[in-house]
Amino acid sequence: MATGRTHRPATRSRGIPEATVARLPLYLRALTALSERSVPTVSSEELAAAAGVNSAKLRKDFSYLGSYGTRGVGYDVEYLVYQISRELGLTQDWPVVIVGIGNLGAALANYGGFASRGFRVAALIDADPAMAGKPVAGIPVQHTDELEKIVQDEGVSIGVIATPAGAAQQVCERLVAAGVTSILNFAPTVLSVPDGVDVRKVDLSIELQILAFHEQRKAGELAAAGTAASHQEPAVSRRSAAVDQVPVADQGPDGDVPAVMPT
Amino acid sequence: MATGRTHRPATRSRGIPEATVARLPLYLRALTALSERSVPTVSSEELAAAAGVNSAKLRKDFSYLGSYGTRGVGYDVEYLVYQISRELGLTQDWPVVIVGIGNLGAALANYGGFASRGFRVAALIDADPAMAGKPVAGIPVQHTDELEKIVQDEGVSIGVIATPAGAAQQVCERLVAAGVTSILNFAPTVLSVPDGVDVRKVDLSIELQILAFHEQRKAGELAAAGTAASHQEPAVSRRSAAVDQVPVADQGPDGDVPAVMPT
DNA sequence: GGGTGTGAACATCTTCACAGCA
DNA sequence: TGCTGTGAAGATGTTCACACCC
Repeated sequence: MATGRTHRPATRSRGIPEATVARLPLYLRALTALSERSVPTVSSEELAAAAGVNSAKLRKDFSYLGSYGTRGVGYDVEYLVYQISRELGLTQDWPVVIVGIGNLGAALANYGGFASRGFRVAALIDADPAMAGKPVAGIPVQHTDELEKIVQDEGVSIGVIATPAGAAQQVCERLVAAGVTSILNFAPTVLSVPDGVDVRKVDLSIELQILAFHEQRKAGELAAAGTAASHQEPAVSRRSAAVDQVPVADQGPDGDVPAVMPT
Repeated sequence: MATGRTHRPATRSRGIPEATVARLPLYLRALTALSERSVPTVSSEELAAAAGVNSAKLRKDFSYLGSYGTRGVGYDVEYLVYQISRELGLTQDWPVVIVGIGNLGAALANYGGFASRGFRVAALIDADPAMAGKPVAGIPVQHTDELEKIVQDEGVSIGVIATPAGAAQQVCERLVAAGVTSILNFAPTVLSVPDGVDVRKVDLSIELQILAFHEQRKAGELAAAGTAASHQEPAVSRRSAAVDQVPVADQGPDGDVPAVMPT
């Protein structure tokens, strides 16, 4: 089945493009800042600048949510904050568990951006018995043995994996079996999950590699244009170039994740 | 040809699509794993599975690099590793500095994925004098005062910002002024940079928010389709749904970033 | 005038399907 | 026969430009 896109949008509001969804948090952040400064309204131009996108894109994005602006005036900040929050599902409480409390897991546990957006760190889980009971960010670390119980008791549907690559798939399977349906994966591995489970991944080194690609390109612009791109002086003067990459952060094609056996 | 009107995007001379560039690190990771298992050749189908994409996409991606495969056989693993590495610019050494050695900065400093791909942590920098000299991941932390000197002496062109949001823009400006032309930003702020400087960003809470959106959608499928989406039982049975988000990780040009106050 | 909302043009990305080569 | 490489179709995303309303 993998029905794919044979879905029927009961109401047309269900057709928000992925690219738009991915930008909503950006708008929300900018709006929250405006809200804290008690700015009552904002134009698409201003908000777009604050969010780092262009205004046409922003207006188009908002048009998918409905008509929340006022022509000639702009958008009501508070109202928009509410609408976007609701659309993203942030008006409800999302208990999350973080598995793998190394440096990264600890950083995530301490990250303030979660709590302020409806995410509550329900538990920290680590395989190391020595960690058990040790508080991180004020929350005692629990042993992996408790994973299933925690997920079920707390009604956790979102799990964060910050384990080493080797442990990620197994942790993922246990999370899913216990009821988790969304996973944020920091381990450098492709996770295979059943249909209906969302995976997003963040790979720190991938981002750096993309930067390196463009960096190399900038340097290459000065000399070689063909194939010989082997040497480059790091201290090259900065050349102008359009800045506009975008992508990455995908996982899970839509139907067929085979038995991957990664690192 | 070019684009006779507005300014020309970065996708020029060499013409590898951004989406493809963003996947090259994925392929590289999968290939490296195969290489370590001494697998000599691999088909597009197998490699695609290991990288978590579909084979048509992979073949198309590789076609932009050149014809490195053999019909009826597949791709030579070692050769592909080399070609992709070269394309990404990973055959050279990239000294990077990490600014902001909190939990996250420490996690980055310890992250093994860097060194193995040509990235060398040239220095760790923090504004806290108490951190100065303290070793993290075997590297002594240096004070922000040294920033310019370090960047110049080491020929650093890639900087990683892991400071609180409030400090990010200033750090960014100092990095750029000192010669950095690529920045990986973990602070939840839009950085404004001059032309020619690349910024990629990773926002942990954004990824979670995107997951929350889809999570809410799954739950909503069961009952309400209209506006009332306030209550939901977290322990909903998993329903099948198309899993296929994608994007995010852009950072626009546009200057003018208001004084965003972090969380 | 000012600024939203949006159809239509354009650009990019993905998938299909098959020609062509080992 | 098996699998790559790729033109062409299709889907998604972005930008333009202007109607329309405050």
